[in-house]
Amino acid sequence: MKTKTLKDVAEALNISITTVSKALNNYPDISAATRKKVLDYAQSIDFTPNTFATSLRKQESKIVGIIIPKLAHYFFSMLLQGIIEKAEEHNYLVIVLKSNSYELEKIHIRRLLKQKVDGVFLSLAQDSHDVSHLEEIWKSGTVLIQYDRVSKIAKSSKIVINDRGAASQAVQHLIDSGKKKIAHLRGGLLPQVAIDRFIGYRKTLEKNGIEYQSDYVEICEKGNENQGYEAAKKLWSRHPEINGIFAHTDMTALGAIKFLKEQKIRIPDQVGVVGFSNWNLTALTSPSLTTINQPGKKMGKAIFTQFLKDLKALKAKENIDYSTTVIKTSLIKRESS
Amino acid sequence: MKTKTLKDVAEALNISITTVSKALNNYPDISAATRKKVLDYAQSIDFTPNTFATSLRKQESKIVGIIIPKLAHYFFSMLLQGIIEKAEEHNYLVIVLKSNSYELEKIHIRRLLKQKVDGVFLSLAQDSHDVSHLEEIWKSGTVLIQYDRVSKIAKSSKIVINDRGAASQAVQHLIDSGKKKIAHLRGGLLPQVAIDRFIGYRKTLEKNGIEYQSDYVEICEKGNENQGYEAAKKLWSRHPEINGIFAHTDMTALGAIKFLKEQKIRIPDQVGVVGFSNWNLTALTSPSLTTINQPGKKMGKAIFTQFLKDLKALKAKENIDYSTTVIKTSLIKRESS
DNA sequence: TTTGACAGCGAAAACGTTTTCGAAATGATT
DNA sequence: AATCATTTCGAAAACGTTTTCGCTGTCAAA
Repeated sequence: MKTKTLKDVAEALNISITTVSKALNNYPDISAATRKKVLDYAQSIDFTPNTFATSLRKQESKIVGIIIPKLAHYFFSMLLQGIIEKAEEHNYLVIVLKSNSYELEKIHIRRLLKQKVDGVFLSLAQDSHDVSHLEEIWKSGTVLIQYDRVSKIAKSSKIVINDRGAASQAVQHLIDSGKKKIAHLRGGLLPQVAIDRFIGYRKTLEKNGIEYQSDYVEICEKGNENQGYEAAKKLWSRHPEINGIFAHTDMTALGAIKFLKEQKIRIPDQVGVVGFSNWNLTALTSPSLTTINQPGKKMGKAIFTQFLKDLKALKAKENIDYSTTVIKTSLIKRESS
Repeated sequence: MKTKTLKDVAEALNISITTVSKALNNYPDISAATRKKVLDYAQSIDFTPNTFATSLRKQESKIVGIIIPKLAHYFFSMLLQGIIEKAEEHNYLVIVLKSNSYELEKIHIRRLLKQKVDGVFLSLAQDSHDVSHLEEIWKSGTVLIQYDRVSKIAKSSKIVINDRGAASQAVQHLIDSGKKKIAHLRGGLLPQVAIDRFIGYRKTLEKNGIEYQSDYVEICEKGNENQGYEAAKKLWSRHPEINGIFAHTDMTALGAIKFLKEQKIRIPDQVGVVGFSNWNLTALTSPSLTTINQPGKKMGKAIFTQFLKDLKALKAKENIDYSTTVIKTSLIKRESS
């Protein structure tokens, strides 16, 4: 089946290719009569302009690319869904790439720029130490939106949650329920989110007159269940007096809970546990998990909306005033605290 | 920043555009010396051919599109990840669209064909009753791969799991552990997977000399937790003698378990429960869930591999012999049975 | 010396659009 | 009748590749 072209339409109607193109693109110098004729015929033979040709000529693709750290992760899945839904509304397509390393991140960005996507949405990898690779993006006239793990120094709009405030809320909740010896399972040393959650933890302790002890903190860089389990094990060997845990992900929290259950430690009486993210099944674990709800879908939509705004400014050659949008989180109290 | 073109390279080296292009594409009629010169220079100015121009000329995009029913779903996330990883290896990009309705499915396919993707990967929507929209795909010379929820009549390669066998294994396991009165929470009436799982359930009962009772079956079309809860409630009001449940998804299984726990029914002593899919957190629920492991990532990789194969055949104008690949599942025994 | 083979290169067409610019036709104004 | 403005259209260039085909020049064989 040969694909239809402008030429086909033009020949059938005995007019020029130019006129057909103009009619389809609502140029003002085409009479209403011819316009209708063209539109009708184009419709009838199901003509749509070849995207490659259009893109080549217009130098834009109507495609955006997202680089996502994890796919099988409730928060990121929902975020992706938000972006895709919003993109659909505006007739954009979404290319998805996965990366959790600095090196891969660079390669992916190259690939996306080569594909001439109109926008790149990026959450930095754990080990992304510099941001020179981000410069290439706006140098090439592409819109960059950072989300979740952002770099404060890189020039772009950002969509984040208030990690510090959320952590603070989680810890305050533990304190309010009578726990004073609170451990923290934190993320790596580089990511801003891990830093912020840690600061929220520490400040909240101090605000409540509780002395911060570095010995109460374990690093769980990967944020998975196993690391949570091991971290809890280590903590208990040193400090069996701990009666609260604030974990930086739900998975580490569940790992810690697994250890506690094995040790016949009662949750939440002896130890209260709070996670972070609100995975869809955390309501069904036993005990069900108290956690911070991170509204992924909302965040995804915000990312795309911000992209449209920045793209418009870029096209109008205006100065983009990079904004930072903070998405509200909330504490969900369940059985583990 | 102006983008580099073949012309730039040609002028700098005082050779023709043709020669540059040929050198970059390993044509045999270019001397080793010139080839090296071109490659070196192209590398030095970081030249990569414009994708739009290449696509326009070659009529292929090096992009594939996947239409996926759900994103925040462990199995589908892993499947997507498998596809993306494999695609990356072969320098393809992946456009992701979400659809769980017939209408949306049609629109998405149109959109992908317009974008001239080289392949479309599709799992049919719940309510997709006819497959005429699939014909458009291969009419346009695009490779179609069906996965998970496939149509037996539509022409394309298919990647599926052995739903019938897996269901049979699950039910046999319940029977072997002494349960004879086994209910089934099934999916909708249309999807082939739901039909197959149901058949597996029924045949296994009969094979074991247990009479099939239509009254033991409840439809949970959406496959979510809530439907599982409600279905269990209905079943128990009619048949408190039931001592086994085979659910067509993990979520419905967990919903049913929630109801059973509320009724103080002991699991698995009084009632054994088996789910389907192996969500990543089902090992951490209480009781942890016995389920069928559906290897999503493996399936994703198989999808892409099959795509490459069919694409090659299509390009060579060979007859494609559509194949059906069955991915092996396995039963994971945990506390709920 | 002629012929042929072959290696190495380039001109030009093609892919299908969009957009600039000018031409033609019509009607209105002096 | 001459000029001007306006409406409607089309020719042609441009976007950046890939690929066909033919053109040179060289060298070996006859």
